[in-house]
Order: sequence, then C-alpha cells, then structure tokens
Amino acid sequence: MGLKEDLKLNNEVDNLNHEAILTLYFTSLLIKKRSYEFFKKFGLTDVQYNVMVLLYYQKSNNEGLTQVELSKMMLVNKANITTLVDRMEKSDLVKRQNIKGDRRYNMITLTEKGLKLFQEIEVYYFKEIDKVINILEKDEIHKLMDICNKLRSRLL
Amino acid sequence: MGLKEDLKLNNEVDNLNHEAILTLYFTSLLIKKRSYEFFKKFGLTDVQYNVMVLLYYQKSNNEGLTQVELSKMMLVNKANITTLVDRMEKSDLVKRQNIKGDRRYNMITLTEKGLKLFQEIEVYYFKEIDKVINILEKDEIHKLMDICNKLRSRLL
DNA sequence: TCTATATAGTTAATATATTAACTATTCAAA
DNA sequence: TTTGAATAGTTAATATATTAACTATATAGA
Repeated sequence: MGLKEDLKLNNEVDNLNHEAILTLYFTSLLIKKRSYEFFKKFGLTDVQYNVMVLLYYQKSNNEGLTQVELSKMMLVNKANITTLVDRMEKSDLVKRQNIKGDRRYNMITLTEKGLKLFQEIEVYYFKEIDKVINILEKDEIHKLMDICNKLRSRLL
Repeated sequence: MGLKEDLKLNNEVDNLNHEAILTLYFTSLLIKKRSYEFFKKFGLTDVQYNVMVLLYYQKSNNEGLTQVELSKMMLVNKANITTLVDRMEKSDLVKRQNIKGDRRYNMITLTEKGLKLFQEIEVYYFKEIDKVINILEKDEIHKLMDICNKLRSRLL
C-alpha cells in the first residue's frame, strides 16, 4: 500500500512534503534495482545500458558523443564517465576515437559487439518496462511526467 | 520544460514508457543531488541524514534499530550498513550497543551530538523541501504518491 | 605572437551500493 | 544434548558517484 508497509517502518511519516520526497525516492530506487537485475542477465549494469541508449539515439553528427556530452545527458560528473567508459571499453561495448581538428575530445561510439547487444536487448527491455508501467492508466503516466517536469523546474 | 531540454538531449525519447521511467529517475536523481548539497553544509550526506531520521522516529522499544532493521527501511543490503555505521561512529553521530539476551545484534542509537545536530537541522530541512514541493498543488502531491504507490506494488 | 582563459579528460581520495564468503550466535528438532 | 538451520554482522572485490587537483589542448584578445 504505502511507504510504511513497503519500508517496514514502525511509525508513519508525519510530514506530507517529506513523505512525498521519500515516496518518489524509494519508488525510483526500486525501479533502478529492478533495472539492475534485468540488465545483469545480459552482463550489463543499468548505467551501462543507459550509455548505450544515448550512443544509439543521441549521437551528434551520426558519429558519437564526447565524454562531457555523456556526462551532461546523464547528470553525472565527467570524472565518472572516464572510469565508466574504461570499464565498457574493457568489455568491448564502446570505443574512444579521436576527432580531427580538436585533440581534446574523445568521441565515444558503440563497438559492433555493443551495437548488436543493444539491439538484441532493447526488445526485451521494452517488454520489461511495460510490465511495470502498465499498472498505470495513460493519463496517469502523463500526469506523473507533468508533475516530475514541474518538480525539475525547481531543481535546475 | 521536459527531459530533452533538461538533459541536453539531441533527440526526443520516442517511447512513452521509457520516457516515463527516465522522467521519474532523473527527477529523483536531482532531488537526491539537491539533498546531498543541502546536508553537506552540516557535514552530513543525504544517506547519513536518512539514518538519523530513522533512528529518531522509527526506533524499536524506544531504544534504537538493529543494522538489519536499518537495511530493510533503507532498501539496501546489510553489508552497506556496516560501513555506513562505521563512518557515522567515527564522526560521533551514532553508536553501536549490545542488547542483552542476544549477542548477535547491534542496537544503533544517536549519540548526544547526533541527536542535537539532527534536531537543529530538521527545521531547515522542512523549509528546504517546502521550497521544492510547493510548486505542486496539494492534489498533485497526493496524485504523485498514489501513482508511486501503484508502481511500487509492481516492484516488491 | 604570446598569454590568459576555457574546455576535455584523467587521477586520487572518499562515500555509497552490490554480491559472495565468512564468523558468531541462537534456537529448534532429532 | 547435540547438531543443523537461521539470523546478524563483517570483509573483500567491484561499480558508480562525488570533489579537487592535475595535464593537454584550443582560442580569444592584448
């Protein structure tokens, strides 16, 4: 039902705003955990899949994305992208390439293996999120996004 | 406005369910980052504050919580609590105590310093979350919690 | 042209999370 | 009574995140 039961709390959260924050946070956390479990079956983490989605759909000039672009799209620090790309390079999912004209940049692209794996997983991924989201009515999905968009306008 | 602008995406997310998941995830992530920044001013992390909230409001027998109880309330692995409590013990925010009758348990309680700090911060914390949440109407807050509760029922 | 500044990426220290394997303790059942 | 299962907590290896300090490169302006 509510947070109290789900988190095995001994007492109710008695502040509405705080309860709203906690509700959003723990719901998102559970979705993240479910994603993590799902992608583990394919030898990936949820974060690594997100990198692959971005490289597949958001590439600039049909080439790839720089590490700073990735960090902005993922709302993480660029230092984080260095080690993330290191690990993904090691498992042959992405590669770093120089771009002509500016040697500061690494252009990150999917490897052939990464591309193939991504296309293979995506079908199952869509089915998986449908299992979760289809408990909501269409208008609830839109309402959720509207509310979140409003919240984010206070946070950026 | 929407995710595309906020995440500096080059292209729209063209799957509604995926967009809903991402919207929830990144909104929650931004709230977490804002919390992290807020608590840093008091020498805490958002996670450490959450531990303190639980020890203050959710203690069993008015004594404290065991590490496994904390892990269930925070939806994290108990191994995580070991090092978290280590760090909080080192900064004199909480203490481990034996309970009579079962030597397997550590009962975790706030220290005097931890208690004082928590009570001091809570006033400012309530003001801080109000600044974010008050962009929503009362019925939107309830709608958000309803939708999240529905989603969690698919995830537990 | 040279220099100051901005930008991209890396590295190291730290915090939070996971799983797996471990120790210590409790308790129930043969 | 002893043994075997369950429970609480710890430790080590790994992934993801932060900030601060660093290198390398590019660019704008004196």
